[in-house]
Amino acid sequence: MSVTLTEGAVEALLKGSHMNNPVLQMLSMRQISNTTGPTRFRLMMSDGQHYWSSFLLATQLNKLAEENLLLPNCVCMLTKTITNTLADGRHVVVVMGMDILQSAEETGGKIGNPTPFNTDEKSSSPQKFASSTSASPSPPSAAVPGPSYVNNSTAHCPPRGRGSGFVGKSPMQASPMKASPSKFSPMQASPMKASPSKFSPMKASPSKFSPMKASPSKFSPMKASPSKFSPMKASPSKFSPMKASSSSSPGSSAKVIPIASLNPYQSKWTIRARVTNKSNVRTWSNSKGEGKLFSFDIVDESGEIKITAFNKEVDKFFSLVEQGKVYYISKATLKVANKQYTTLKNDYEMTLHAHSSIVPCDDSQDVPTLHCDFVPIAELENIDKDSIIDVIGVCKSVEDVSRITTKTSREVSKRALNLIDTTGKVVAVTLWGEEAEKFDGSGQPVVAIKGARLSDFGGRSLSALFSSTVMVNPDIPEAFRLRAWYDRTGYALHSQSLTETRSVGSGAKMNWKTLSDVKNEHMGQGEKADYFSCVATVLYVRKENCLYQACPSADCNKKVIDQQNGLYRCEKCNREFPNFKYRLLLSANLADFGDNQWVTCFQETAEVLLGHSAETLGELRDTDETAFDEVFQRTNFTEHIFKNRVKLETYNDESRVKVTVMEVQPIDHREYSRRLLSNIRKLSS
DNA sequence: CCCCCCCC
Repeated sequence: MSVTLTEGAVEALLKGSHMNNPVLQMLSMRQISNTTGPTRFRLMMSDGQHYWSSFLLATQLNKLAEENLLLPNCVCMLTKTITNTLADGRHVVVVMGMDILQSAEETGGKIGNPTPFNTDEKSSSPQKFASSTSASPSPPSAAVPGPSYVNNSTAHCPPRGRGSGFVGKSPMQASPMKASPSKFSPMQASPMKASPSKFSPMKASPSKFSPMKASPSKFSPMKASPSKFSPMKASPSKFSPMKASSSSSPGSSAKVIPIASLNPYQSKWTIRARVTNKSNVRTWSNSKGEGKLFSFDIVDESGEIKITAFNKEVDKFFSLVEQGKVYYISKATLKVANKQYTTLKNDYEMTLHAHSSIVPCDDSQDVPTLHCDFVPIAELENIDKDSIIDVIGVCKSVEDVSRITTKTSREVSKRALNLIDTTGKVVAVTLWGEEAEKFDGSGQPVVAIKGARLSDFGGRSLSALFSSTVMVNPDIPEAFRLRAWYDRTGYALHSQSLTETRSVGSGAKMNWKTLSDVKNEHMGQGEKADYFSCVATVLYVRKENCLYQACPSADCNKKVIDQQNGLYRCEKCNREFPNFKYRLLLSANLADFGDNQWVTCFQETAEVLLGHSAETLGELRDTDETAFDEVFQRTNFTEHIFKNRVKLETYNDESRVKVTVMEVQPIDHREYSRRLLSNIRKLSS
């Protein structure tokens, strides 16, 4: 087996040029002594031609060294790096991601005969990696200073306004300043390259949220309903030089960089981002001390990050930081995020300190509002419990708010909403606290939730967390699409909820019987009807006479008489109509392991069983008989939970038990297993 | 430096 080192990689990395996963050999490694913080490892890396010793292993990769995987002579692919220039001009390459391609043992020794890289050599090959520097007349980082610019943004940047079409992309690409992409491109800055799925603004194409068209002041301060969003119109390459240079941080010469490129190894930076979620001030008291804090999430075109302020910084920044607004932020401490607690897609989080700066930015139209990856509701069935997901749906119905007491004796308000999307599935989402109290479900709004937690209660349900952002009628394409879909067809859908309601899910009201039980126990032969539930297979659905022409008036389902003159007569309404509606009255033969039974399904249950509306079926029967037949063929041999009414009926001295299906539910195998398990536990305890 | 995320 052979590996090839990437010749020229040492030079390219030192210059900060973009390299696509260069392969280098690690020649030696030493531990840097430091009194505070984690151990640091410094590496000497070779590309076969040159070597250089100022490679610094990011602490999250320390385990590679500590577990003796990273040993002298091993060959590594550097998947994430960032080049920093120290005050004295020396370069340091921080290695933030690497794969060991070949162990030290396998490699056996030094590859090639590398010489120390001589920084003077760079002038001898200006073309080689110079695309990033040769054409750049002035350092793009020399951002236009001063807050005055920011405040005059509208006057200076009219093309960015609404109605200017898709101006974002091409002018930026055509910009002469583009010649120095390496200074700004999030790709170059590297985390994006290594994990595009996490950071790429392109990725979430159906859910790109985007430039705010409204002024931040229109943004609701309540996190439950920042109501102004607008479709993305600018290009994803927000951090082009043009953008960056025109977005200077007031009073700072540090360049505006994308959030995705932030890391603990750079200190001079400014980001420009929108607050998407701001917490209240909270106090804590534990063995380590006590204090107060608040945190907020921010987002820009490249990604998102959580920022926490403690104690004095709470006093300083709490009222300044507002939900939905955009700020320049600089001089905060980056640390590795504790994945246990964070739901944001960033390996790092930020802590404010005494010198941190947060300055409001008024020119914020192009800063996106949120990064969401909406999961279709039907998909939730296939996602693991406890996953944090983004969801959007029409709030089909809503519970009243109620107060509950937690296990720790705290009182809290809760309210459940039922969201439906175009998959036709419904899921219950619980809101808590103030969000539950203030939620207004009137008018069946579209509700989007970023960062809801999936629970397996009732099968599948969702819960809003402190870190969730709940948006009511967000101004985004997904919401418009859902609104249109719901108002046209969705509202009428006989939808199925992933969250089982008490009636089926808990088994509390269920009177489970086999079909032979029903007969043996003479069910339905008393004064009143009996009800039972069964799991059964449809042996046969009778397509003949399953549809009838019914009175078109809303509350009358009486069969009409075709007058053969284009009019239909309803005896009950004593009226003639020019039209009728189709209704279903379906006979089905159900079977379980021991018996079978003819049952009747009326409109609603028949529609669920056949999977089509009566209207569709009527039309199919009249236009496409094959397709009509197929609906019935497909229904045969399907298995469901049937909730039934059974009653003895007598006509002309002849009595027989009639079974009517009241409800058809899919068999939820997850719920079924859960019930089995809980029964087993009860038996064994 | 926190890390609460609840109930049926």
